[in-house]
Amino acid sequence: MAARRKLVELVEACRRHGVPVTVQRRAVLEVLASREDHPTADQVWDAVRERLPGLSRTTVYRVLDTLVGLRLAVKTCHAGSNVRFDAKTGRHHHLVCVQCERVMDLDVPDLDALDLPDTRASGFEVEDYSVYFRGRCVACRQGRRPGAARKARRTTPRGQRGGKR
Amino acid sequence: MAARRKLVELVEACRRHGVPVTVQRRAVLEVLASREDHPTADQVWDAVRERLPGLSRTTVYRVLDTLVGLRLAVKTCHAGSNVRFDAKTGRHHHLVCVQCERVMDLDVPDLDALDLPDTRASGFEVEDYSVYFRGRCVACRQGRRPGAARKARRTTPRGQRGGKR
DNA sequence: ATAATTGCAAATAGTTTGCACCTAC
DNA sequence: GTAGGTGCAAACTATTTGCAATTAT
Repeated sequence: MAARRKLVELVEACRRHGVPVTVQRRAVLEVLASREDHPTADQVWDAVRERLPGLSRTTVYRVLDTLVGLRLAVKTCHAGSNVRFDAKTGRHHHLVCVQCERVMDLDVPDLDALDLPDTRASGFEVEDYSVYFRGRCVACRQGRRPGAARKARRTTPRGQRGGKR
Repeated sequence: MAARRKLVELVEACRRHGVPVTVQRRAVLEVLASREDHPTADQVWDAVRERLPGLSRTTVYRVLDTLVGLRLAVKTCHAGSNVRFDAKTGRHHHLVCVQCERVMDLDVPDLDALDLPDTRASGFEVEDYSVYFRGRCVACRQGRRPGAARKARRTTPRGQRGGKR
């Protein structure tokens, strides 16, 4: 299967970057190499533990982080939790900074009339689309922003959090 | 400003759908109409409270949910929390079901060589891109899946959660 | 031995739910 | 008076951090 090949690739890439391939990392790589869906960190954890029951969730998060840093995996966009909302319903596209994770709107009329793919076979009904360009924004390229993606700290103390049991 | 116009549109659309425009809903609509970025629910809450200090976070979440249901706003894709990972680094595209939020890979060779937009002015350096098609999958179109987007329930009890203070 | 990696516990962050109350038909 | 909307507290879920123990070089 192609997963085998993919795994070798990933392992070699790690070595090339001087990132030790520990048992834990190898297990995570195996899972990533074998899946076609887009698992969440937790789903990766679930899968990895089938082979390596002791592995901690934290480690999975950290390994995934490292892989993204090495560009061996990407964080895919997905309307899940921590969702962002957009009332701009006209067709438009986006620039996503892989470092600070900022998203900017982008109008490119040339991209507004792409042919819709033929998805009749799968039964999927396409309503709209948007092109996401991944890359690095000015601030990050010039090192004006801290190395890793940080969430903006909130200014207001959280007014209404759940209490203490 | 165009925000004024947008707001009127949103308010009218609510009326048309028989959704009462309460003070709270109006305040949320005002914020959405006036922003070009892609605020999280919490960011909307922060902004709304400047005009309506008493408004609860819960209500903001609910109003946003309603708006998405009416297609007056969309959940945008964004690599934030609850992120998904993909080790498939070759260029490929996606089908995103707006109802169950499932994401499927899609290979469309025709879309693999789009002209990159000229982003020199903004200093953004494009590395790669992916087209996201929004729509509804077979199961959801046939009502085989429950009305609202539900997260998959986890099977394993969470092994290592934070304790009780 | 020295630096990186891991596991645990707890902190932090985002979202949803149950229920009581309130309010506009 | 009844359905829908709202607020609160608490649950649930996702992610990160501090630190001590362990492991790879």
